[in-house]
Amino acid sequence: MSAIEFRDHDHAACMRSTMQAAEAQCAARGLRLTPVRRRALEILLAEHRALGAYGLLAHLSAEGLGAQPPVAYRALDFLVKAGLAHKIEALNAYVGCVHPGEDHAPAFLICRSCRSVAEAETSPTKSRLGDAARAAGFRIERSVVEAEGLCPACQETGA
Amino acid sequence: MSAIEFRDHDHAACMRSTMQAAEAQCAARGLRLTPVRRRALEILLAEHRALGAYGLLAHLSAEGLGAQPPVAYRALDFLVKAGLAHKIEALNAYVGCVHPGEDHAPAFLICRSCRSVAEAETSPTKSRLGDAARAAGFRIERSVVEAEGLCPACQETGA
DNA sequence: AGCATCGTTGTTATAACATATCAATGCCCA
DNA sequence: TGGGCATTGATATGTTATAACAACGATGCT
Repeated sequence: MSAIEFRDHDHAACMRSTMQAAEAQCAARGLRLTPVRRRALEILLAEHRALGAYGLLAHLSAEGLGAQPPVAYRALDFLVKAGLAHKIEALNAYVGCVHPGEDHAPAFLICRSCRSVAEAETSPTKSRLGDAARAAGFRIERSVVEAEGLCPACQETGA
Repeated sequence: MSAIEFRDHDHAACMRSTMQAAEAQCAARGLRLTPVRRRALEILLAEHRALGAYGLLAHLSAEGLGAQPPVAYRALDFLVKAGLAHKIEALNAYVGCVHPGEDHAPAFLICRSCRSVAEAETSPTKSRLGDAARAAGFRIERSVVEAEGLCPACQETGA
């Protein structure tokens, strides 16, 4: 629960529309959003913050959807590859993507206290890192941009 | 071995000068660069690419400097906190810092093939992510900026 | 319908990364 | 010379992730 994109919003509506977008994506691209994968995405979106693979697994297994690590990791691999979820490298954890479909190079603001995550866009090629890469002849394939700190809510509560 | 900052350079001289800088840093700040810590830093610098904690441990234990994981993790903690090494979150691995002393917000170019790492500077507050953070009222404490791809050498060899 | 194919799921086992805890040592300084 | 504190040694365990293979199931072809 807690702050999504660090502001209040209609959680249920947000989840519904994101799930619809995810289904549309999968349909359009011939990907199979199977029950486990679908439920995994719902769990991530409902949580709306970084959740570890084993945390996800706990939810899934409580619902009889598989009890072993590979179940969770496979679902996460699928979702990440499909652009429906992202891995937060700094936490070894995962978040559902709130605007799937866009071809992203996402950047994240991660609250170290409540683990809520906000997603922004980057353009790796335009940054100073992009300049450095060009100068060095380095070809960027994937970028990880994550900022850790305190979200507004946790700043207030002095966490 | 292999590409440092993706170009040839005098490895031995580079290591020597970096070690001197590290010692100066520690002396100036009252930090103790003990044998294990010193050797750990030398190993990271000699490697000049991302090395896992257990990879470092293998080197250390081969030299009789401790055989258990905490040895490596403690040395790494010290080096990272002192700004003498950095953790590459995308690889769960570590690199020696080639220009210690500067108060950094480092960014990395990481070759997925040879794991060599080049270090650049960022200014988190100036990026688009910084804009997003300000807009959201988020307070950034630490940033992780990593780009994975292929270094010039590995592009040539078709890796 | 029969059946080949391929992606997905179930399951076991293990690899890789990381930390908690407590005892022992050694350094600094009053 | 002894108290305090950082460091090291050692055992155990926790957490994250993947390899490998068998079984299932949907799809498409004839």
